[in-house]
Amino acid sequence: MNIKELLSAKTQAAMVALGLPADTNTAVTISTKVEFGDYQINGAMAAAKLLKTNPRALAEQLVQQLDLADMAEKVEIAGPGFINVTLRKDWLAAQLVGASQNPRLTLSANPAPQTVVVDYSAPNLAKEMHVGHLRSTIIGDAVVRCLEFWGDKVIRQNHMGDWGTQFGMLIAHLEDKLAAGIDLEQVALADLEDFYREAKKRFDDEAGFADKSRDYVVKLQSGDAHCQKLWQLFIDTSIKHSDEVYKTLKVTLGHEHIKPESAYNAMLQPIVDGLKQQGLAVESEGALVVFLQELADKEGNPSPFIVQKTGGGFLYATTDLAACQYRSFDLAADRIVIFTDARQALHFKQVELVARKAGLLKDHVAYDHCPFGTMMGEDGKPFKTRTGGTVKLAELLEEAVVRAKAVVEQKSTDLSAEEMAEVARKVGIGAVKFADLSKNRTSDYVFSWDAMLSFEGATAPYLQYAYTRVSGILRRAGINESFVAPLQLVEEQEKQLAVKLLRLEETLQAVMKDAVPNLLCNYLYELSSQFMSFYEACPILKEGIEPDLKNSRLMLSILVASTLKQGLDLLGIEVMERM
RNA sequence: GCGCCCGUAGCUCAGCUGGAUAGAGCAACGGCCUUCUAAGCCGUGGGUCAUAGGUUCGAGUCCUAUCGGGCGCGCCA
Repeated sequence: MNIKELLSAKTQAAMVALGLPADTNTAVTISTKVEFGDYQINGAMAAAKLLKTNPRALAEQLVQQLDLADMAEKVEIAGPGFINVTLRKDWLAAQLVGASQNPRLTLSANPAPQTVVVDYSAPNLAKEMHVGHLRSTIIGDAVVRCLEFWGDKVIRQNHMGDWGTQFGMLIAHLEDKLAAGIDLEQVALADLEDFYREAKKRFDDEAGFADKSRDYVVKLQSGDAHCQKLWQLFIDTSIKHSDEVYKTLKVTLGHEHIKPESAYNAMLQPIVDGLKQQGLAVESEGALVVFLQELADKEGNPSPFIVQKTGGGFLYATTDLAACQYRSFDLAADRIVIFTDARQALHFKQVELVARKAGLLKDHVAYDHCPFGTMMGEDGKPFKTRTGGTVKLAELLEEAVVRAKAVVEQKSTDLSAEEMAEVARKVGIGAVKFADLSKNRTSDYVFSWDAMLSFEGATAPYLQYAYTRVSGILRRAGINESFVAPLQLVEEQEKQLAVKLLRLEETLQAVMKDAVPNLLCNYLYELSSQFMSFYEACPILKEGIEPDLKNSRLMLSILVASTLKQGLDLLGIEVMERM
C-alpha cells in the first residue's frame, strides 16, 4: 500500500482528462500541518501556468475530476491552489486488514524484482576496523535488508583491501616474526594496528627491509608460493577480526560475500589490453592513462585516469574496472550500489565513464556510488584521538555495551542478570547503529562518544522502549500476533497511527532509491513517538473500556509492534520484550 | 589554480520531485507516576535557514557571486 502513489496516479488521470500532458508533476506530498489534512496535491499550481489559467480554478476542475469519495472524507482547496485531502478513517482501517498476518505487512507486491549488487564495508585488511568503517558497513547492510524485504535479488560484495603495496611490508615482517617462533594469533596479530606500526617502522628505518618489502609485493602478485602462503596466513587472521565486528553489529556479511581486490588479479591485464586496443588508454609519462574530456577543467585539460603504472603494476582503478565487468556480466546486475566515503567520488565518476566507454558495464545497468561524509572531531577538524590515532570499532562497541549495562542495572531492576546482559548488549549496539544510521549520508558528521552512546531522546533505546511497551500490553492481554479484530479509529492518535503504519512502503521506496536509511530511522522514530502519545491518551486494558474498542486498540498495537520490529530489523537493530 | 561536498536554534541534526506560519532531540525552565514499564508523556522559551543578488505566483530547496569549513585533483587505496 502506497497512498502517495495511489493519489498521484488518480491525480495524473484527472490531469490527463483535463488535457494536461501525462508527465505533469502531480506533486503529492504529506501535509505539513494537521489543518491541511493527511496528504496534499500541489500540482495544480504549476499545471495552471502551463495552461495559462487560474490555479484555483484548475484546482477546482481537478477536484471534480478526481474520484476520491471512497478514500477521502474531505477534499479542500486552499490558498493559491493547494488540494488538501483528509482520509476516511474507515478506508484507512480497511487498508490495514490482514497486514498483521502478512510477513510483508502493508507492503504491496514488487512489480519488477531487480538484481542489485551492493558493495559495502570493504575493510582494509592491513589494518583494524575503526569508527570510520562503521558508516559503509551498517548503511550498506540496512539498504541490503530493505532491498531484500522489498523483494529484489541482492548480491552482497565485500570488496576487501588485500592487495595493496603495504602487504609486501606486512608479510616480510610476519615472516620474521614466525621465524622467531612467535605464535601467530596470540602475539603477532592480536593487534593489527601494532603489527602495522611495527612493520612501518622497520620499512622506514631498517636497512634492506624496504627493498625486501617491495620485492615481496611483486612476488606475491605474480604468484610466488612462499609469499602467497604468508599472505594467506595474514589475510585469514585479519578476516577473523572483521568477522567478530560483523557478528557484534549483526551485519549480514559472511565469507561467501568476500570478493577481495586480489580476486580480480587475473582480469587486470586483459582489461588494460582492451583499453589499449580501443584507443582509450594511451601511454603518458611511462604510465597507461585514459584521458577523460568529460571531466576536463576550464582550460580543457582532460582528467587523467591511470590504469597501469610505470613498470607494469596495476592500481585500484584497474581493479574497480574489473569489478564493473564482473558485476555487470557475470553477476548480471541491474544496479550496482557502492558505499565508500566521499573522498572517492571523483574516482568512481571516472570508473563509470571509462567502464561505459569500454563496454565493461552494460548500458541498462545503474551505477550508483553512494558517498558519505568525513568523520570530524568535536572541534570540527578531521577526527583523531589524543594520540593521533583512530578509535577502534571493536572498542567503541565494547564501551557502548558497558555504558548501556550501567543504565540497565539502574532502571531494569526486575530482570535477571542474564536478561540484563542481553538487554545491555541490544541497547548499546542499537544506540551506536541508530546514531549513525539516523544521520543524512552525505554530510560530514561529528564523532562524539556521548552522542553515540546516548540512550535518551531520538535514539535506538527509545524505539526499543516503545516496543517493550506494546509487548507489555499484548502480554498482559494474553494475546499474540495471531489475534485479529476489527479496527475502529476513533481518537486522533489512532488515526495518525494508522496513516503512519501505511507509510512504510513510501518510506522504503525512498530509502532504496537514494540509499538513505536515515529516512527509515525518522519514520520509525515518528511511529514510536505517535505510539507513545497513543499509549498515554488511549487506555486499552484499563477499567471501563468497551470490548470492541479494547480489541481494536489491541489490533492497532499488534500492527505497531510488527512494523516496529520489522523496521528495526531492517536497520539491523534488535528488540526485546522487556527492558 | 581547478573541481566536488557542506554551512538551518546554544549543541547534534531533520526538512522527500520548489509549496502554506522552517521541524525534532539534547541542554534550560514548568507540569504529570496508589491507574497498560517515567529509558516516558504534556507544555514554555529559543531562528535575518552563512552573506548578497537573481529566477518564480511561491526559495532552506534552483541559478550566480562572495565568505567560511571539509575533501579531491598522474603512478597509495
